[in-house]
Parts: sequence; structure tokens; C-alpha cells
Amino acid sequence: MREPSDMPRQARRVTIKQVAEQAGVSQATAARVLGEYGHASEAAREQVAIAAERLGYVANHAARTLASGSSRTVGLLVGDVENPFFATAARGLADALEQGGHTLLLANSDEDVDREEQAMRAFATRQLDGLVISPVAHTDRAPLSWAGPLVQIDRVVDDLSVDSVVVDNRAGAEAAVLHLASCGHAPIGMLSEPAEISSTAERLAGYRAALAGLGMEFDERFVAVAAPTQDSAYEVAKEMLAGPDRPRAIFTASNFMTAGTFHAIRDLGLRVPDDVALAGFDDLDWTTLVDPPITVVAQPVIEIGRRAGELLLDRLRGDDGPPRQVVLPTELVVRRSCGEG
Amino acid sequence: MREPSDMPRQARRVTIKQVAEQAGVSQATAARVLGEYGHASEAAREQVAIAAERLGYVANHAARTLASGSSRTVGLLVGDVENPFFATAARGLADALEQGGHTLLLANSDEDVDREEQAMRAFATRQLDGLVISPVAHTDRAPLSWAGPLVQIDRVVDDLSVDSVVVDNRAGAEAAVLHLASCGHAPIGMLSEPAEISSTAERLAGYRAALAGLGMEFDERFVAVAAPTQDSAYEVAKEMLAGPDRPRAIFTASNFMTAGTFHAIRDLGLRVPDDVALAGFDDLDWTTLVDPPITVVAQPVIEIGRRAGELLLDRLRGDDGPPRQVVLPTELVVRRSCGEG
DNA sequence: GTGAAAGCGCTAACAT
DNA sequence: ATGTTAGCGCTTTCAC
Repeated sequence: MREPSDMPRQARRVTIKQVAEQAGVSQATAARVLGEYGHASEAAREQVAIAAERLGYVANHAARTLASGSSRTVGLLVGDVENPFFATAARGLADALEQGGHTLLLANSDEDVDREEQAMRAFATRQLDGLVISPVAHTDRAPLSWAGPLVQIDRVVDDLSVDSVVVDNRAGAEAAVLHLASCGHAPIGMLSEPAEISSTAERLAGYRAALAGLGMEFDERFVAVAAPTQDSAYEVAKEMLAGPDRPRAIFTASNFMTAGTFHAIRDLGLRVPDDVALAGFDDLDWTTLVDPPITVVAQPVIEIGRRAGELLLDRLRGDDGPPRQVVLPTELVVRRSCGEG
Repeated sequence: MREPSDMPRQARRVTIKQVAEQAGVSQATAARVLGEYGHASEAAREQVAIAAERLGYVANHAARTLASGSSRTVGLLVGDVENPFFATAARGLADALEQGGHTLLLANSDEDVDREEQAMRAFATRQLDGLVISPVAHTDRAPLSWAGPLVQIDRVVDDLSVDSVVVDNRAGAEAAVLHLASCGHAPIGMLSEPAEISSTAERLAGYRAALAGLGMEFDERFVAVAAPTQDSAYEVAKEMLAGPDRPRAIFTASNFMTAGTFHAIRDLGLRVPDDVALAGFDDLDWTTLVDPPITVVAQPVIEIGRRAGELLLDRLRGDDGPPRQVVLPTELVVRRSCGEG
């Protein structure tokens, strides 16, 4: 006995029609069992299954999409998959979608509006069932041209009209700053990326709120903005920490900022937390590898992706309730970069 | 003057047929200019372009795919996008494909044969133009069932029949071990993931080759295998380094191994490089953040993805030469974890 | 250069 | 429960 693999190497792909013939049923019936919709008798199912197996039937996704209007595909548009945050979110999303039999189409915007628009156009072409996007900065931008289900992650460009999954950035930042203060550090500075995206803006707000609650003065000399890269953060942090009149603690608003700042502190010959204390956003592996390990605001990143996927799946199943704003909690992971609390 | 955006909100999407009517040409002509194939007069092009613009025509990808057989989509199947290596490779691939107007469909195998097969089946359905894959361990596995262009990255399961883009793992490992030796460390141990995937096997081979070249004895007590996670590496490294009879240097075969080992060394109260020297594979950001910064074998990861994409694009353009095995060089980045050379 | 028409393989009415 | 049939929107001969 051998597998029927010595058939003519798929001169042309097997169609439902052929399976139907072989199974002795109509094309519609074959389609119903192969496409898993509608009714079919046990007998029919079996015959079709056998025929399909024997013929090596493989569904044609394009035909399905064309006929049904659904591609069982979801687009993901992020700044850059290379960024651990997005990579992890992508993973969570892919996992969730897999449940619903959907697949992920990926595109990077590089945080550039033009590239984003271009990607959106490419997506528009593809009958995607839904879209997950980390929208590029929200000022001066045309509304996203997308008709179907859309969920924003990490940040929002339009708080009212669509679903979103974000974390409580403000509370997270506040907690970090409060912790820094409770360890006896002052003044507390902040290193942030440009506050054009909502998540960053909220972290800044959290920082200010914490300061206010503490009765500390907001000193703009101690709030620096760097480009969203480690190198830029390094430069900016170095400058802020160079003089004698420097903050005694720094809250960094992203993993890039944290890495750059840590590097700068070290190159300046300063010690953490004695000379400068440090607390940052994002709990990446390396934060426990350095000395001292860094206190961070951890985001449930996988969960962000997963929830986005579930939300989307709900919509695809017909949920047409009002937009849902999922706000996940952050967690302050205290390590040793702030000293003793 | 206002945009015609107050038209009935796309009761149904605009088709080529409608554009053709509006433009006063046949559907075939309209299709030719919209699809950018075949000939069309300047006049026709213009009319069609105007009509398309005015009507807000958006191509239907499914119809195109069904009619043409090509989806302008490439599948990427990796162990886990969350892994920085794969995330970066994905980025390089996406960049390269973008040139050719292709998009990326993503799937994770979790290094599991069943999941890999499942993903391959899902891919098979979709008329993908090509596939990029980091194949799961190559023992006892059925050949990948994929007819179209395929390129393997990072590792190969079948060295002969398909394209691949890998790095010179063996030379990389050898260089690291040689460096460790030249710094005066001995014995030199190695911490590796299971050698089932070719890249890992080659790194092991490089390690052995270096030892042999050095006239050092291969001592299996100093070669440990951990599961491909940081935690597992930590445990295994800790065990290997616990006793007095331990290696004086360790070569780690992946970023997980490096991180776990570094952690273990620290928790054991040992110092790098005085008590144990360390050199590892993969140049991730954090390796410069820790103290001391770690000497690593750097892979051109973005380039791996990009080359894979270019290779694929070549194939799609008709290149049907013999399989190409692209082997990219690695670079030993000397930092301070091995002491002075 | 352009048009007419035949599919691509499937889903979804609709009828039975 | 099953069969018939009309599309889905595009590409692609094949004439002209």
C-alpha cells in the first residue's frame, strides 16, 4: 500500500467540482461540507471527505474571499515589528486570531504618516475582515479611511468612534514617580519621546500629576524629549545629567528612553540609585540583567494583542455595540534602581 | 467645490466595469490600465485614471488573485515573532518585499512540527507567491509540502533542493571560542540549545573545531544543552558553574543562552571575566548595557530577511536557476566580557 | 490598441 | 438535506 502521491503532480489544482463528482454529490453539497457551512448528511460528509482526501483537495482562498466577501485575514499595522513591544503584541494578536481561523497580514508604518496611509491603501484592497493599528501621531492627520472593524492598540487617535486596547499609562507613570519620591529622591526628572502619541502624552500627564500630588514643583529643565531611539535618548539624558544641577531621579517613558538613559548614567560615571535613581516604562528582559536591575512599569503586552484580537473576533461575529475602550492595568515592578522604599 | 465624498457611502464597491463605463472604454481596457499590464493609449489611460479617481475605485485583491493565480503575498513562518531575531528578520523581509509590491502573511510555529504543518496547510490555501520559513528541527520530519518558491532562513532542513539564507555559524562560533582562548581562558565550556536545528549544530561544530585547532580537549562535562529559553539556560548554566571544577569561560550559542548564563553567573557571585569569561551569539542591545558589556558574534539579521526577500523576488521574476545558498558572514564584536585579548 | 467573452473556484440564493 | 445556478471582480485569450 502506498500513498497516492504518485499522481500527476497537480497539473491543476483540484476543485470542489471534481471532489463533488468523485463523491457522487452535487457541487453545492461538496462545498457545504468542505466549507463547513449549511447542512449535509452524515453519508454525504463522509463521501466528500474521502474524495477530498483522495484527490488532495486544497481550498482556494481567493475564490472563497471573492464569493463570500470575507478573507479571514486581519491586517496589523504597527510602527515597527522590530520593536519588542509590537513584536509581542503581534504575537498575542496572532494567537487570538488563530482561534477564529484568521491570519495576520503585517505592515510597518515606521511612525510615518505617509507610510501608514500607503499601508492602509494596500490593506483596503484586500478585503480584510478587520484591522489592528497603532496609529501614527494624531495631530494634523486625516481620519483613517477604513470601513470595517478597527481596533487601535497602545494609543488612540480618536477616542470616541472605534475600539481600542491600551494600558493605563497615566496611572503607570504616576506610580513610578510616586515610588521614586517615596524612596527619597528629588528632584525627579523625566525623559520622554515626543508627546504626539496619546500613550506618551498620558505618561507625561501622569508624571505631572504625581509631582502635583507630591507638592513638588514642575521644572521644565528636568523634562526632556528625545527622538524615539536609544541613541537619541542617550544624548539627551547625558545632557540633562551632565551639570551639577541635575535631577536625582529620572522616570523614562519607554524602553528606548530607559536604555539610553541607563547607558548615559553609566558613561557619566554616576551610580544608580545613589547618584540618580531610575524607573522606566516597559519590562524587558534586560532590565533584570543590568546592575542594578531596573524598576519598571510593566505592561501586559501579550494581553494587549490578545484582547485586540478578541475584540475584533467579537465584531466579526456580529457584535455591533458601541465602541469599547479596553484599558489594561500596568504593574509597578520594584527592583533596585530606586534604592530602598 | 467639495470632494464627492457625499456620495452614497459605498453601497457596493466600485468595480472595473463601472470605471470602464464612466471612462467610455471597454472593461478590458480599463482593467489594463488599472492593473498596469498590456497596452493602452495615452488617451485611454488618462480617461480611466480620471474615472477611477472620481469613482474612488479600489482594486479587489481576491478577484485578482483568483483570475491571475498570484496573490502578491508571501508567507513567513518563524518560531516566534516575539524572538528578536525573528522580529528583525521579519522586518528585513517586509522591507524587501515592499519593493516588489508584496505583503507579508505571518505565522508562528513555536518550533513545533504540528503547528508548523498546520501553518503550512493554511498557507497552501492562499495562493501565496512564495514562502520564507525557519524550519522546525529536521529530524524525523516529512518534507515540507510546498510547491512554489521557498527560502529557508537561519537554518536549513534540506541543503540541496531549495534556496536558503543563513550565516556562517560555524566560523562565528569558532571565532568566539578562539577569542576566548586567546584571552587566556581554559577550559572553555559551551551552553547550547538542542542541536536539532542546523544553525545550532554548526555552532557546536565550530566550538569543537576551535578546541581541536587549539589542541584543547573536548570535555563533555563542559558542554551543556538547555531548552531554548532564558530560564532553562539559567538553570543549566548554574549547574555547570556551581562546582569548583567548572569551565573558566563559556561560549553561549544564542541570546537566550547568553542571558540565562549571565544571570546565573551573577547569582553565583562570580565575576565576568575574572571568574568566568563569556562570549555569546547574537548582538542584542542589552549586551552593551550590562557590566561588563558582552563580547558577541553578531549576525546581520535584517540582512538575512532582506536577502531572503530579494531571493524570493528573483524567483518570482522567473529566475529558475539552481537553488542558492546564501551564507552571510558573522562578526565578532569584542567587548569586555572576555578580558584583555 | 481595443473589445468581447470565457472563465478563475467558490458561496449563496433559491428551488426542490 | 441536496441540487441548480447565478454571480463575486478580475485577468486573459482571441479577434478585430
